[in-house]
Amino acid sequence: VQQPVLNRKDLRQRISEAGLKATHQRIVIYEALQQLHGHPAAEDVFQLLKPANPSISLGTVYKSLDSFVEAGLIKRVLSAAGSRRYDTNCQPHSHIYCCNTNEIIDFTDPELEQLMQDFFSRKKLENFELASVFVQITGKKNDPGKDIVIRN
Amino acid sequence: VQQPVLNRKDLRQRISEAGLKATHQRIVIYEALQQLHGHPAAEDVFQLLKPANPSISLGTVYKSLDSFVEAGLIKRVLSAAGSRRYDTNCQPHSHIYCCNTNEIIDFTDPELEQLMQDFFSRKKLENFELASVFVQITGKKNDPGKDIVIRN
DNA sequence: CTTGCTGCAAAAGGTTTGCAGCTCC
DNA sequence: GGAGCTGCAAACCTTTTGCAGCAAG
Repeated sequence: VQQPVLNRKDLRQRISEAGLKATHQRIVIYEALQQLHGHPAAEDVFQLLKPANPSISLGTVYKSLDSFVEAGLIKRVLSAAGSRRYDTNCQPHSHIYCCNTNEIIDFTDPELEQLMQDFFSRKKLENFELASVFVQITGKKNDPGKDIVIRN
Repeated sequence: VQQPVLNRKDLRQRISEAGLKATHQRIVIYEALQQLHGHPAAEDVFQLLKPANPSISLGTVYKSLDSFVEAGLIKRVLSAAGSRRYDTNCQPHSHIYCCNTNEIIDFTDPELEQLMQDFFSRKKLENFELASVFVQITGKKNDPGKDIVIRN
């Protein structure tokens, strides 16, 4: 986790500034996104919130996450299995997908981002409006309990 | 399309050599994959085959495609929307997703593949067994009827 | 007060499963 | 003849939808 964890007051403000109503549900949904690692699915968020918010509904979680994505507060990413997962990190970065744990791990490497940017500013795709370029790394952790360590 | 289009006799052999029974259904399913462009979904294959093969079932298409993937004959890829699509091109290459047409277009660029290979042979990920690295390009065709042209 | 959001429940994809019968080898 | 595959239908899982009522601004 490299970005600041926001408290409820800041979350309320952030959601408001994005043009959305800062409802209690949305605040706790965003809070859950910050707490869950490995890029949670809507269901993961729902399961985390249900004990403390018994009346929250899965549909609301889906709708709120959609609203956040549309407002640019979070990003939607796909797991290698095709399910939708959510990412509070809006900085350019790549993802490592672990087939063992089904986790999606952030891989932030300025050198790689630079490499991609250089390549695609040189290579012109005609008849195509480029929206995004990212690198997807797939494999599996040897020890699922431990983190991945990057060495240059 | 950069790889040879196989006729039924060759397909039969290819499927057999992969350790699978060369049934009529599998042969026509593979044939359909070769004919369809933009990386078809199981449903696309089914729709193409149904007129000439009225008794074929969608379940068989799913199972055959899975068998092909497991045997290494084809690859499974995800559309930007998360649905499963199939690719007969097993050479290393990247994909361009068009959000307008939902097509997946092959982007084969030796320079890019080399760049990726160099980068990841240098960058070591400890506690992680790397399976694949690929670049995902997203955007939209300006004229959906025309192809994308790549200029260096 | 009014717009936008929530909860519910039903529906909609897309994919998988179980199994009896059929085909390929 | 036997293992493996097919067709069918039901089940499954994830996501979307419609709508009446509620809460935020």
